[in-house]
Amino acid sequence: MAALPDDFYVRPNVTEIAKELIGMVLYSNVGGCITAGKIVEVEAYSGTNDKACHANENKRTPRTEIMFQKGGLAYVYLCYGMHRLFNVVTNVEGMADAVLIRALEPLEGIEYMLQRSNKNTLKGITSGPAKLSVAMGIQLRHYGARLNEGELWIEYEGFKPSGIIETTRIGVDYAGLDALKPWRFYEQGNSWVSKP
DNA sequence: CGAGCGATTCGC
DNA sequence: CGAATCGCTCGG
Repeated sequence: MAALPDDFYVRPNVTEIAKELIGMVLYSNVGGCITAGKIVEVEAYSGTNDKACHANENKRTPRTEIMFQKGGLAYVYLCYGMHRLFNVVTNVEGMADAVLIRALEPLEGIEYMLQRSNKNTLKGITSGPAKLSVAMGIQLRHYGARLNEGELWIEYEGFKPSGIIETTRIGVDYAGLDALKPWRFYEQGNSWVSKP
């Protein structure tokens, strides 16, 4: 198996990419520990026509700058002063789109996930964007990291989602009408989804 | 240069 | 339901 090529990320339709990411496998190799999980829940964000996006109206700031780069990079940022959220940058250079990874189904490196999360059981350990970052060892230093060479990457391993549910995104009420966009996607019936 | 505010989580 | 907690963003 190999990491997804840039071509996968460098496409204009962010919701299409988001849906295709369901069932793919996110890998991390941090501190010599390999962990992996199947992506079961994502949300799409767009720099154009989406007030929920940090780069809405193509707003360039030091933080959003990475989203304007060519797809295939990691966008990791600090939320509520304590949580790291992991996104995948998509689209061509100049178009600030990204997909937030919201939940995984643990596959590999379970013992490292438990250790990093300081837990005894897997229950809910990767069900939520901040929690999966802890379990996978994703740090702020991964901001801008390439997703096909380095500590983070995504592979296709043949998993076929039973079905994909489309619904509204979580925690973006401030975005007004854009909060109504059905840009949250998750695998139907998967118990690792954060909020079914 | 300082006030306000989260793409969340956990515990009360 | 409210606190935790701090970098980013914007206004002055």
